[in-house]
Amino acid sequence: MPEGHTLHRLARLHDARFGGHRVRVLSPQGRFAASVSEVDGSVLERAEAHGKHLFHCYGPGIVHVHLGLYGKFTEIPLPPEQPRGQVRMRIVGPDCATDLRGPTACELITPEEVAALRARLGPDPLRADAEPDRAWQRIERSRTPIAALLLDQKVIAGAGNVYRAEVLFRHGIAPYTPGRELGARRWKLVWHDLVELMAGGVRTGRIDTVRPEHEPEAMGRPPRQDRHGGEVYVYRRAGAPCLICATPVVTADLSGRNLYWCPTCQA
DNA sequence: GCCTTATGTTCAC
DNA sequence: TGAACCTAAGGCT
Repeated sequence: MPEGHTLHRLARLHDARFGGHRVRVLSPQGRFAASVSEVDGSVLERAEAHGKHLFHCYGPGIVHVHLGLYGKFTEIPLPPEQPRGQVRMRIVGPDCATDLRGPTACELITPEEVAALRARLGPDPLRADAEPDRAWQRIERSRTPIAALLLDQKVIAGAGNVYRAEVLFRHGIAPYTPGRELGARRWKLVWHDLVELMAGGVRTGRIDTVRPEHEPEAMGRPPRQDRHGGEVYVYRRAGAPCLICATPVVTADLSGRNLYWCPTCQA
């Protein structure tokens, strides 16, 4: 389940597995079937990600994938068997294959459409070409809570609910702080922290945000692994004691998404 | 087995 | 603001 690091990891994986190779691109069923098969049999030139969007670039066009909440790529053994269940896209390369299920988007688009889509996205902490000042320009004149701004993909692309909760905790920022009250200095620190945290996510495939000195072992507690695979301070830990001050972590609904924070450390 | 929930986005009202 | 999208895992009975 995908925040930006997942998509960058997939881009890297697909580049390694299929890049430079002629591949079969099949759409066994579903609403995405038609357009994607137009690249069937062409060379996957490269794969790249911007925020939570993944792009497979072929000569005839670009396959744009957004995993949404449920989407998932799974590796399948060769030779591929008949797909079981709803497979939205299958890519078969010379020595490996993958099935895509449950995406929000899987469509063939033009380079111009890619450019238009990317123009609507904020800077991505995982991209070398990111300009964090573009995010700051929006944040510094917004009354919207910083917690909401961090999930707004027009402001910053790729951070999701886990990274939002965790980066705010790591910087002791109260989630309802209006963007305009954050301060440029603090923003810079948050941005650089996201760059490092998310790069770690690309390396490991998990979201780990707990500093070594706060790890359970260092604090004399039994080791712990959270449901999403990594280890975190507050995400989905409502009611549990804060790893630093033991205050129960609280949760609230912020525009339809669950927000978690420590009311003491993030006062 | 059934129910709830989820690391997300878009559209209708 | 709420529903729809549509999948898998976890918790419960």
